[in-house]
Formats: sequence, structure tokens, C-alpha cells
Amino acid sequence: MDEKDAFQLQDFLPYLLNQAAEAASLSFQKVYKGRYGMLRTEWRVLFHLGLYGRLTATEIGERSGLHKTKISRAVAALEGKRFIVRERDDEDRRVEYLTLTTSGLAAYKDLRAIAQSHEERLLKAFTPEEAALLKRGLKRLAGA
Amino acid sequence: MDEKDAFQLQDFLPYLLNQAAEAASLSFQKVYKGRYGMLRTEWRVLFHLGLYGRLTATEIGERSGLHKTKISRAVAALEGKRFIVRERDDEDRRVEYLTLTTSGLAAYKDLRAIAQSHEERLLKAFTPEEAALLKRGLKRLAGA
DNA sequence: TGTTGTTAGTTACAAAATCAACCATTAACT
DNA sequence: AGTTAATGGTTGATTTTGTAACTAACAACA
Repeated sequence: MDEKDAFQLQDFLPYLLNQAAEAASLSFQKVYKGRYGMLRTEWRVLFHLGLYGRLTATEIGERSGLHKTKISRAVAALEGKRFIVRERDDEDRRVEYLTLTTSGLAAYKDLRAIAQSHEERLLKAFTPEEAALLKRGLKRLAGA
Repeated sequence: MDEKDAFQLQDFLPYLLNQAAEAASLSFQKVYKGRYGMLRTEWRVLFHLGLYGRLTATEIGERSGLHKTKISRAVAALEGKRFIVRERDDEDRRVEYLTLTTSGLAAYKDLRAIAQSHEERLLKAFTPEEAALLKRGLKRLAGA
């Protein structure tokens, strides 16, 4: 349209990031969706509990940046799959602690292994230095 | 949970990419959503037409990787906003050519300028070399 | 005690994304 | 020509997300 127009969609960072993110998560998504019928929010919650142990929904929200309604639904779904259990706090009966069940832990470990090999495959296209640089850049963008 | 567990969510590339992508598109989203009531697919279609001129829905799909139903709905929405017009091909009456209207072009130019300054702001945190490296990496991941 | 404010989490309803089935038209083959 | 397949695009049903309002429990303070 505009011949001397420098702008290119493929170079627009939000667009590029999105394309890369989508491509990178595709094959992993197939596993957690296909094998466990999970949604993106669900595996994230699962991983938080697997990595950090017992947490409340609010704590998961703080760590993940996920909104509490998303977490509430993910927790309900994971509970339905018998992957997590809730425990009311007796001191403050508003809060409930979430922990993985045995099968929840098994699912976490399974998915974690897959995530790791998936990551390796993705990074095959990069030297370790490039990979480190890339990740540092992404963290900066993520506002960490 | 697993003390000697090397895995970290913040280092898992699909997760990291997603966080970065979300953070990076947030402020731009506010503009196209707030100012023009557009959805993500809509600005993408708008940009494709702004950048490449007259295209069919299928061509947009090939270039963008968007599914045809998404495009169909985005096109309908943009048409409703009087940003694009359709033109049937007389040779093959299945295909229709899409072009921006004057106000569609104006919206495109407006958003493109905002995209550019948004991009600049994002890249302020990087040296030109870092930025170039980052983008090359992302393109590699995007499977371009 | 009663009122007001906060926090943890859920639910209800609307907006949007997904997926499959669907026309209409053209192409290919007999 | 008649049938079958492929293509361009749309529509409808279902799922998922987003936003706001909500309940329940606690806290602060008069």
C-alpha cells in the first residue's frame, strides 16, 4: 500500500512474540490437553503446586499473575480430576490450602519431564549463549 | 516439592514467551480496543490490508496463519465499521477481494504509528544489537 | 454490639475463541 | 451432461475467557 513504509508486521515485537509463543507452546499443549484434558491455566496451577508445594489460590495468583477467577476454575477442574485437594485453614476459614494428590504429583512429574525435553528441542536451534540471551531479553520484556 | 529439581517455570520457554507476549501487547491492545473497539484478529486483518493492499480472505490466512473462521468474523466486523469493502471476483464468484476504505486506511495509519512508537518504547530496554538478536531468535522460534 | 471495610474465593452473565458442519461455486473425471 | 471432489467463505453449537457482582469470614473501630 505504502511503498516506502518501513513498518513490517513480522518485525512488530508484540506480533512476533505472539507468533513465537504460539509456535513454541503448540506441541506441549497437545500433551497436556490430549493426555490429561487440561487447559493452559490448569497445567500452570498444577506446576505451581508441583514446584512450590502447598499454596493458597491467592498465592498462586501472586506468583503466576493469573486472575483469581481463572485460578478458581482451574482448581475446580483439577479437583474434579482428583489432582489436588483442598484443606480449610482453621484459623482463618476463608483460606484454603491446595496440595497435589498422588496422581496429581504423578501428572506433574510426567508433564515436567515432557516440558523439559520440549524445551531442549526448542533450544536445539540455539547456542547456549544465544539461548541465555534470548531468555534474559524475554524476562526483561515480561517485566520481571 | 522436589528440592533438587532443576526445572523452573520462569525458565520454561513457552511460559516465558507467553508472559512476554502478553506484557508486550497489553498497551497496544488498549488502543485498538479502546479507540476502535477492535479485537486482536481485527487489527491483524486491518494491518495485512494496509500493508499489502487488496487481498482475499484466503490470502490473509496464508500470510497470517489465522484460521478462516477467525478471518471471516474479523472481516465482517471490519466491514461493519466501514473499514473495508468486499468486491466479488467475476471470474470466480467464490472469491472476494478485500480493500480498505478511506477511514479504514486512516485507522490503519493511526494504529501503525502507535505500533511504531509502542515498539520503540519496548525496545528502549535494549541496545540495537540486543534487539536484533532477540528478533532473530523469535523468528527462528516462530518457524519463519 | 453494630457498622464499615477488607480479603478469599465463587458464581453469573456477556464476550470471544474453537470446531464442525454447512452453502455456493468451480474443477475434475467418467 | 452427471457425479464427485475441492475450494472460498459462512454459520451454529459448544467451550473458554473476561468482567462484575456476589457470599462468607475476618478486622477495625465506634
